Amino acid sequence: MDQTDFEQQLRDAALRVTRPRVAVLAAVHAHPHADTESVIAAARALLPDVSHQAVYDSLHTLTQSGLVRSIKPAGSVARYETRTGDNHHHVVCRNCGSIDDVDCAVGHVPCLTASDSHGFVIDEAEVIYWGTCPGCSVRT
Amino acid sequence: MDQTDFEQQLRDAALRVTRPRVAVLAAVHAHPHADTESVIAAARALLPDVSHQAVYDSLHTLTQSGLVRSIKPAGSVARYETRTGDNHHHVVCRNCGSIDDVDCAVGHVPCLTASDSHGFVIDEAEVIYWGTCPGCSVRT
DNA sequence: CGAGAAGTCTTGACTCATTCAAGAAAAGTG
DNA sequence: CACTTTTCTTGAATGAGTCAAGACTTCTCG
Repeated sequence: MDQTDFEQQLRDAALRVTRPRVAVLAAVHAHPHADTESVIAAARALLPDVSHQAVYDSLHTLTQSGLVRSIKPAGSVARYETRTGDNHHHVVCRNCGSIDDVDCAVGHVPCLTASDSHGFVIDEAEVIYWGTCPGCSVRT
Repeated sequence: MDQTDFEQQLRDAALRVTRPRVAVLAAVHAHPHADTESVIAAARALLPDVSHQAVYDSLHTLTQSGLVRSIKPAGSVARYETRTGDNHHHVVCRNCGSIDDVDCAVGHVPCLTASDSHGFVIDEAEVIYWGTCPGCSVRT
């Protein structure tokens, strides 16, 4: 995954290839589950003068195009990742807030079937597991 | 469910019985999935001079005691409900933000088993189904 | 290759849900 | 009923995220 790949991803998504977008995409790819502030910092490592606004815009655009996915566990700010489209979920530590990926428990695309959807047309199931991470468990 | 019941619930949870708490509990019970502002409004219908701060405090306390549960779908403010402890989940309309309850799809307490928890000790699985509500589907 | 249109970025101000803090008031205890 | 502790009121502060206007790129097409 180098810069050329990210540019290609943008083109494939019919998005304009701009420096901020490439930097944001690379930043999110390099720091999965990072919050916006971290993404801004990481993006600035590649492109020192990006404005936070450009990063917010890019994140929104990339999210809409499905190149990045955003998650917002309660009590946390928005976080982003580039692993999309594979129906994986997250474990969040109640203590330190760290996040890890988990593949879906019950086979594939499982939770997508609610027992009674009240007439809602469901297109995605988002699962967040709450618990305590290994590090925090030890220091209890 | 009248005022006495709410007071009893507070006592059972070893919480002090105060007017604001009773009002908040009643308000949340009467308006499931209401956001904080609505809860404040509903609580003031019962107790005109509650401060918003008291409502926030009460909601936190009640949440910690398990009498109410808070949910925060991405893009929405905090919402509260009194239906707790039965492992049910939510459908959220991407368009209008309305929320409905759904019982868990795969049997009972299903999603609690992540395939690989990375050493996390999981105590709760929170599922949010995203889709379009009946009303918004029609007006497409 | 160069100009034009459309889409993006920069800058800077602003919103608003939620939190913080200090003193006043009420709840439970004996 | 007085005491201790918890909770509430008031009012200000925080901060992630948004809005807006103008300057600047990117892509397209001649």
